[in-house]
Amino acid sequence: MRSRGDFQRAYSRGNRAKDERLTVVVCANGLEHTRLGLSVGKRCWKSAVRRNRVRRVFRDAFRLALPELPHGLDVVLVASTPKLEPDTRDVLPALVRLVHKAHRRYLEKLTRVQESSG
RNA sequence: UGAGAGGCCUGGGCGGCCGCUCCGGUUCGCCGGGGAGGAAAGUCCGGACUCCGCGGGCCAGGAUGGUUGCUAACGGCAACCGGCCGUGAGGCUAGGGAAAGUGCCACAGAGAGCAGACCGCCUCCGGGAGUUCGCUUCCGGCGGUAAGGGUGAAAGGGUGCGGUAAGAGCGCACCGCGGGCCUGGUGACAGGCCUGGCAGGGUAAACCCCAUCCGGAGAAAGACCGCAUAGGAGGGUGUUGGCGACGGCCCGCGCCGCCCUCGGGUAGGUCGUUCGAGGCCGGGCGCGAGUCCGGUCCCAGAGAAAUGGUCGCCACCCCGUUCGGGGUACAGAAUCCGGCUUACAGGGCCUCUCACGCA
RNA sequence: UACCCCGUGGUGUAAUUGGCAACACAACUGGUUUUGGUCCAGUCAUUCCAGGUUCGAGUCCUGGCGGGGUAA
Repeated sequence: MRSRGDFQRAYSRGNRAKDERLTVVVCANGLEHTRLGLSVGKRCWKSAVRRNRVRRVFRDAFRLALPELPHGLDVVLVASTPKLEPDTRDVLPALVRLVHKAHRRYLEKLTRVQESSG
């Protein structure tokens, strides 16, 4: 994801799931494929090297998890805790679990909206 | 051998699997190549580049401050000079002007800026006591004195000798200081000779004076393309006006409506964007910072922002000492260069000094 | 990316031209009180750090560190 609007749509309409390491925001994007957004602020690490490390681990976990994820979603990964030192083997299963959890909530919300409107 | 001084470099390596980005090729399957730093950092200076500004003057404001050089430029660097520190190698140094003017120097102290007499020392005068009648001592007074004590960060040259009632640049020698001349040096300055006879302390990172420099904004600069909407409505003001953004003022010049409110639009793309005051090698010149010539190389270019994840072996360090386990600095390009400053595990190299020992 | 501002006890603020770092609250100690409160007395500072100028620096200068803010 590379535009400001994509992120704002995910944050306003999407659903979240989090554990002690990362927060996942999920929202349908209307495309064939699933896209990744990363949000690692200075709140997490002041050092740019440490922030890059967190981003790269998240990015690679997303790459490895992509076959197990639903299609047509925007997935934003946010570093939950300050001073996070992530490991791919921990992040990968957590990422899959949280994405499915948030996606399930998202689908439930959509059906509720359709029932109330219809 | 020990203790130091100065400077420079490096800052993990190899491989497997899965990925990212850019360039080139492509039979569209892929293939080949490049891909973080010495500080990319802090944003403290200086430039390049881009746009804005109409020309000049005056006054502000800011910066720098030994000299000579280097440089595109600098508040940087080099060499040299002076001062202070160190046994030394070396280190530090905003280091112009205090007889252009103004301000300040608390407390202490007698006196702190047209200097000054608290204690002390000394002549003289008056009085008391002692006396071996030479004088000694005490008290008071008019004075002299900056040698000694004391205050202070600082007390109007320093040391010694002479001199004197006691003293004093009062005189002399040396040192310091001021002035003049000569020599050397591009210069800062250094050395020498003569002379004065010692005076107007400190502070300019207090105001200030002098010399030199400085137009403003910054890649979110700016250029082009595309798309969409609008090409407006209302009010106020009227040439003795307004605008020409960006410290103020003045003169000249140019333009003609200008200002306020409402309404409308804008978070797309391409370029700028990486070939440059560029790197490496060799040579010439220069003590050096550097510079010139020749050859050679192309060495990140993203844009919610790539340069990664994981595994194995080796190197180094620590725990342990049989197996094994853990760790490997500071730190991540964003228009680009030249510096400065700050951070940095470990490793390597060169030159020099002092002390001790041996030959 | 460019630029601006601020750092003083635990907290919030003062400090004249450079001359003994002050005040309030909090905390602690002691006293008063049967106890607590009130009140009284006392304690609590590397002025963010390192250099420099000066006789003397919270104040002036230089460099750093930390915090906050502004600009599409």
